[in-house]
Amino acid sequence: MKSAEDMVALFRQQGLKITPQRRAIFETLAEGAVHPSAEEVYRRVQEGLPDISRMTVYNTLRELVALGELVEVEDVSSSAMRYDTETGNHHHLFCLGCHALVDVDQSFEALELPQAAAAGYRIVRHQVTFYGYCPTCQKSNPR
Amino acid sequence: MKSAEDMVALFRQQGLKITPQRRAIFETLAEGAVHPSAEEVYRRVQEGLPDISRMTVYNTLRELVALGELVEVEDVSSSAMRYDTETGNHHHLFCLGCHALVDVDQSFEALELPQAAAAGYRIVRHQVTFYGYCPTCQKSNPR
DNA sequence: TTACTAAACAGTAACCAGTATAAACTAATT
DNA sequence: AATTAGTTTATACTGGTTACTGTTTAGTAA
Ligand SMILES: [Mn+2]
Ligand SMILES: [Mn+2]
Ligand SMILES: [Zn+2]
Ligand SMILES: [Zn+2]
Repeated sequence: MKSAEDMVALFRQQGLKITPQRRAIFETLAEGAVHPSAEEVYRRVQEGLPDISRMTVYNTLRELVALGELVEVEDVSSSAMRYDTETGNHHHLFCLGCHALVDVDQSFEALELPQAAAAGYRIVRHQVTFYGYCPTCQKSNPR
Repeated sequence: MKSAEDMVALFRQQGLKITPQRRAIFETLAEGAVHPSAEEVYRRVQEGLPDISRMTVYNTLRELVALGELVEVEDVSSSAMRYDTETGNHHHLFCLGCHALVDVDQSFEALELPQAAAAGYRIVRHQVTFYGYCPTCQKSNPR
């Protein structure tokens, strides 16, 4: 993910204003967890800016998605959207026990979909998710 | 997906009761849409059983997931869970415009994750999702 | 058959993530 | 310093889902 300063520059260049709230959100994202939910970002930003509104967090995250600086990642069975600060193509490992979501740095060649199988879709990107159990969850619930 | 009768048998074998509501849900799933939401299942079942409770639909879908007869599939940006009646390993094509979700019958070899990349996870399954625009959405919003 | 009981059902309230709205505020420009 | 468009905040609201509770029913066994 880009640095907080890069995002400040990007927002400025887009004609968007730089507020203390946005700066705090940028900083939280730049140092923060890999796949936070909006609520997690909110809580972390709140530590330094206790009066920030949840709305501001949601709005700013949405701006960042629109600008391509964040990617939405869905999380089966936890109903909250997560935001991925890693916008490059990469894949995920999801723990069915504790819902941990970690990056996989493994690129899979030959993931092109043959014309015939693409059903006329224009494909923008693809995402591989591996579902399983993390070491901790294997221990606590062995099978 | 298995037939409604198979699911009746499965429920019975699990000591679960067979009610007209459950039977109707099984039948709806067996003939029905490929990746319905709970609400869609509810509406279709309602046609034959107007007084069924939404709760019964949710509960039965949850049972079916627990028994491995349905798989939850998340739908970026539409907040409703979808249920996949196809429990075998297969992949998806998702339209970012209209949220259509269709199956891809293409198996990708070499999607094993090397031990080193798996971070100690015991992997159960994996899922490739291709994001793009369906033919209709390409026409209405060409780019 | 009827009687029994655990399971399932329906209806409602509550919950949660996220969105809409509108008034108050402020960053950036002049 | 004044202006103003963009931003923030508080609040209300929505849609999907779950919790709760009293009522009904499937399955079983007298
Ligand atoms: Mn990631
Ligand atoms: Mn499918
Ligand atoms: Zn885990
Ligand atoms: Zn489409």
